[in-house]
Amino acid sequence: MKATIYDVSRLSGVSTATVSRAFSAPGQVKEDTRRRVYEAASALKYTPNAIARDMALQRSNRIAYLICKRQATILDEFYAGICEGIMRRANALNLQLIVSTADDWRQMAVNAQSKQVEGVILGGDAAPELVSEFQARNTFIVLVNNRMRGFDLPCVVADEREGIRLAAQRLHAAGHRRIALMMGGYSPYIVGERYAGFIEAMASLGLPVSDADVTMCDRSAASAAMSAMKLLSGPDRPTAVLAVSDVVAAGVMKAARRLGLSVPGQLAVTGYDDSAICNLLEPELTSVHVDVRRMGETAVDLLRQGMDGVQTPRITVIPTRLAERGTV
Amino acid sequence: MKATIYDVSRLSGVSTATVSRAFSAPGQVKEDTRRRVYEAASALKYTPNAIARDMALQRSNRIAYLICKRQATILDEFYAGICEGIMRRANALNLQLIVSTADDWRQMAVNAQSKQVEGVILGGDAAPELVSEFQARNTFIVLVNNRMRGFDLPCVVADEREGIRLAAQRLHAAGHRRIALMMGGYSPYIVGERYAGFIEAMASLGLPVSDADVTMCDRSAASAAMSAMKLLSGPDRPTAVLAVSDVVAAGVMKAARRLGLSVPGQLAVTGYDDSAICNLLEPELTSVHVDVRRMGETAVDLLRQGMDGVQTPRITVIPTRLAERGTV
DNA sequence: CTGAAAGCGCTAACAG
DNA sequence: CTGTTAGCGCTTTCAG
Repeated sequence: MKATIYDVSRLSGVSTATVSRAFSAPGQVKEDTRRRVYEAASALKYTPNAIARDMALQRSNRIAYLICKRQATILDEFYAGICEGIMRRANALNLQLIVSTADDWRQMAVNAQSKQVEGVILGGDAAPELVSEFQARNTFIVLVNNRMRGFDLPCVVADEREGIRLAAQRLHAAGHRRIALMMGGYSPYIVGERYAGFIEAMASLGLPVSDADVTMCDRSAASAAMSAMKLLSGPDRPTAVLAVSDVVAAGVMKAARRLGLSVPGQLAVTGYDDSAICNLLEPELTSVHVDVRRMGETAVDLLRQGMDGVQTPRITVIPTRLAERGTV
Repeated sequence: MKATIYDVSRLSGVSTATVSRAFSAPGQVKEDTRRRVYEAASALKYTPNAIARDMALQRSNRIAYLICKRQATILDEFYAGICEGIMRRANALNLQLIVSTADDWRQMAVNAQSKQVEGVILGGDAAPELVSEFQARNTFIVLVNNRMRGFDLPCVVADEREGIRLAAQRLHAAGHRRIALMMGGYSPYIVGERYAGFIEAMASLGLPVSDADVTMCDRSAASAAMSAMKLLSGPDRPTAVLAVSDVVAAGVMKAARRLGLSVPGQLAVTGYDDSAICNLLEPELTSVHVDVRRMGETAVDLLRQGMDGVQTPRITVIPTRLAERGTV
């Protein structure tokens, strides 16, 4: 059997209270006593039992990260990056982390065990009912990569508009005047921001934006390639396309190849997310970089603070930058 | 305050023992009583406290998934896939999951809290000391994507040799006789298996393998492209390359493009992992598919069984198959 | 089928 | 600075 605080207490000749203090508030114990406690502990290979502690302290130190999207798979590169940041920070802060999707969560929520979470990070397009549910249960909430009107929740988002602006500026600097926007099927928030960013950027560059030049497509490369074929086939085609994800950009590059358009010579393209594929494409893809890891870490920090009753900023914006490669 | 079992007991007029049974062993409680308990519970919005239960039951239900690799980042597409399988299953089985890297783990291991895990899944190239440490602590272990001689541990691996053989056969069927092997810097186990698979496959196809045709490179596309340039520049070059990862394959395709070699016309190439990039390359990459999700799920199942004292198979092999696309 | 009572390992007053 | 003591919420014999 594992050693308990009683064993240590007995062996070191002090009370369990002192043993407890020696571990969780070393400052309150006389140097000498503490040493004796530690010795006894290591002799017994004693390790404090986190469960008992949580029980006594009446807290769970458990948080959840729920990815809110329809897709079957919970981890694509983007959310995996956020997840990584969250995991790291959670580990560092000694928080238990449960990772799941909003859908799976509802399934197992019937099961009591789940409810022990003290805080939850909602990634992506969260349903209002989900939010209300957590609020009703007094669970602290942080939104990542999303904002919701009607709810006063702390959220951490990337500087989408800046990201788009950077890409547009780069394209403009390279001499492009006819820039198309291609958007994949992302969440309303993301699409909204990026679209707005595009309009803003084009305006400030003094460039016109023709409706024909902004197109929506699926988030798959194949779908993007199809749309791009249409967009680029005409005689009077845009000379650059600002794609709203790397996958869409890859689709555009496919289309360009099929049409015999050289990149970046006859067509410039920028991606978004700066994902692993950027280096695999030929030429390599210039893309907007967002520090997803940091978004995750920040979310956990906000959650921690919120759970501790500390006032937190309502919205935290993570800067974006342009990772320049060979497609513009 | 949250309702406890006492509140339910009081409201429903039965003892706490009965309330407890009503939830965890409904069969032992008379229908009628049970209904009363449930009513009281829902009226009070009572949810069993998992922490208290674990405390009473003397178990933590906590497992860990440690990714063992040197890279800074814990989640690449491959390990994220495994991780996803693990998370899903862990959630379903009501297991708390801690995800981290071997390195990070050692850092925080000083910290008591960590040690509560009852089982651990080691992904990739685990250090023997790590294993011994867990063994000493009586923590059940399952290996994923790795096997270790000298330790008798359950492990789940993909059928690497079969995967390689499938690729080689496909290449052979397409008429290729001079097939090169390009390996990235993976773990000893993976490199060993895939290399062995290649040798086996070539032999059974009656094809010679020249030492000059098997090359090692970094796991980056850039490095692979460099090596491929060398390999493909000579007059007497291989007509096909079997790459041991999709990233390496992407590098090969880059090299081919630079050398003006058309794919698959003048050069066929196959990848490994069937990752997201396969569809983004042009032409799309034929690649060996491994069901990483299932590997993760299986690992959790084995762990669960092992923790429950059930005998488990020592090695579980997950089948692989070839996802055919346009590069051969 | 149900109840009483004794823990599970740790912490937090409250005294000394 | 240290010890005593009373829980934290749930499970589980052991009786009834």
